[in-house]
Amino acid sequence: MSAPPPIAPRGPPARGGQRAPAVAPPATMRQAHRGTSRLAAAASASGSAGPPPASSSASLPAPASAAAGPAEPSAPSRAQGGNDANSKKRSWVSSYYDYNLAEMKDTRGGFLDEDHGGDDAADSVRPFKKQATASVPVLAVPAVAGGGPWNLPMRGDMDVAAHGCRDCSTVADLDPRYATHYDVIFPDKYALLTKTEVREDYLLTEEELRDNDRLPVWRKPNPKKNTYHDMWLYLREHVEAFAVAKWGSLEKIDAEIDRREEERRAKREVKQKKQVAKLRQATRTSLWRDKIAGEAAALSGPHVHEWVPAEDSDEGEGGENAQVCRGCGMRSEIEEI
Amino acid sequence: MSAPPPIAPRGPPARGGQRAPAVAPPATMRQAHRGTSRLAAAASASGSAGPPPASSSASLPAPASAAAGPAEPSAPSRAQGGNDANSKKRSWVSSYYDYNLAEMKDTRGGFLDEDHGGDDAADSVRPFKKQATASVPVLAVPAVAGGGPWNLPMRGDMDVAAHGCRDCSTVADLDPRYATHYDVIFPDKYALLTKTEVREDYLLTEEELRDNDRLPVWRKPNPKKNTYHDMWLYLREHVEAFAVAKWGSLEKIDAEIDRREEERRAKREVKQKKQVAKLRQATRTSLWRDKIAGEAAALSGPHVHEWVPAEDSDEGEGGENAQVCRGCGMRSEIEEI
DNA sequence: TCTCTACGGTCATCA
DNA sequence: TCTCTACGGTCATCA
Repeated sequence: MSAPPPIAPRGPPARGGQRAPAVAPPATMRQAHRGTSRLAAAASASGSAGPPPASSSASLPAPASAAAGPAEPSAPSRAQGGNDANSKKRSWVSSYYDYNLAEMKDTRGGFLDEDHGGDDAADSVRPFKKQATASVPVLAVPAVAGGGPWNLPMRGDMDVAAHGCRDCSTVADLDPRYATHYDVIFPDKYALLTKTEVREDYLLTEEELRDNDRLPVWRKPNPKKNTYHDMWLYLREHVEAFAVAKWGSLEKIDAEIDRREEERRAKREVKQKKQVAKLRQATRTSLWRDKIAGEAAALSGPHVHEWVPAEDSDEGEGGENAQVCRGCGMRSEIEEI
Repeated sequence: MSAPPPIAPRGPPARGGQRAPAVAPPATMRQAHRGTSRLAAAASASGSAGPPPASSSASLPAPASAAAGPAEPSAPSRAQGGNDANSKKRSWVSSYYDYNLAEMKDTRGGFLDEDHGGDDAADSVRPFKKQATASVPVLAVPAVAGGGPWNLPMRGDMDVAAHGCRDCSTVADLDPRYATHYDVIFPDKYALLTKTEVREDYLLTEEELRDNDRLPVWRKPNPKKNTYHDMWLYLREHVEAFAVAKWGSLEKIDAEIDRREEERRAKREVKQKKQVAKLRQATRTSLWRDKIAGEAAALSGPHVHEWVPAEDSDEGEGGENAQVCRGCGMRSEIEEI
């Protein structure tokens, strides 16, 4: 829809940015989730433009031309107390390993329709044993005559040579749980992420995710129900390179995620407080409190709830499912059986 | 894009809705702005569905089949103290009277391109003197052979007979300032509203405004600059009928506008408070305040600024452009030459 | 092991 | 006397 955004200039590192000296608390799940691929490290070292202007999706990455060294084992660089409750949602569980690069093709943003009619072998999760036992197992790409669209997802420095995998020696940054499922070596950077995950964990926009020249996509039948919209899968390495170029670093993304979460929380709180205040007000002005509550307190001591439907309860069909005590504001949710 | 929404059933008046008995404060500008056309009165009396569900643009109006009596002179029905500062923005000034129904045509949502190349007579504001002196002045519609698309904007009960105007006797609800500009009778319900006005004053959505089978539109060259996007003009009577069917009544729209404004205001306040608190905090924790400020105050009385780069300053290229005094928080912006 | 659309608010931008 | 697009957040809905 829009013209491809300009390539971000690859300037020298901005200022001698020693921040907090990494007091090394345990890495958050989120950080661990993303892994520490060498590409990300290279990209984040190659110059941060500072937090991008909020209303501009301008400076998008060319695939980082990483003259990559070996990946660091697992040095957490984030000296920030992670809120674990929040981070747990973005755990390893959400990564997809069910893919086969040989099948990957550029869908041209979906204009080339895929056939997911009969090919049900691609739909189910299966271990990579078959490929793994080959000599250049998981990442081998069959040499396609003429280099058709099948090669597109793997181009530039992401390119995987047709006769081998450049990462065969890189075994460090693996999903630790991976080996429990498959007996194959599989760097996390090749994990697949759903569109929803990429939006939430890397803060990429719909528009960016639609640009499948930059961010190749693999569309698969929706695992929830095959009549649903296709699932869109992205390669973590692509996503990470893009996101780091957009946001500066993974840490900055984390910070932004935290900021938004906090904003959400504050908004909820304000709303709730307002509601309680309103309730109190209604209670205070009603005769009920002066009379009944007074008597009840005098007679029986402990507070007696008086339940009324919560304001946000959907009173449509199926009956109310939340109630609030007029006196103390306590909330009670009733599950439907 | 979307299928036309279902027609709202025209039920009996809901409940005996005597609200506040119209203590008759001065009508707000907003209310006055919209006028009190008989169509609006008929529609608002014909049954309110309550406040519409926020996420549904479902129950849209068929043009009200008004068996209209003479319009009320100017009885304000809203017993609510209007906030004038807010309402002033939606004043008579924003109404367009520069139109000629004979020229109006259905653009089919813009797919039929209009020629606004040479026809510059239609672009400029001009009095209706010419038409006004005719026997059936402003609202006369020339009989088009075959009834081409030119008739479409005026259909159903909005239809204006080719040989006369049903409102010629209705002179009550006029823009009071109208007579100062034109010596012609012109009911306010035929005023034209820009798309932006309709969105803001009647809370219709882009999607609704795009459905030009329901809401005929007259596109004109943009008066700000003719290379800009066309201005979209709607007939107030259409808009009002639609909006009343959507929201229940004009009063409810006003209430919703007020609610949103208040929400906006509260948000601004919270944000500002937070910012001030942050600034205070930064000041309090720094040693500077205790030492230097104390000395300075003791020595020289007046405050001495200590400039530091503002946090929101874009520190990327071009150098900082904003500074803030650590002591008093005063901000200074430096223009690049 | 999901995705889409609509809504509302807020901008900057350009048309 | 203006309009558009993009963004972010939040839903319900359906696919």
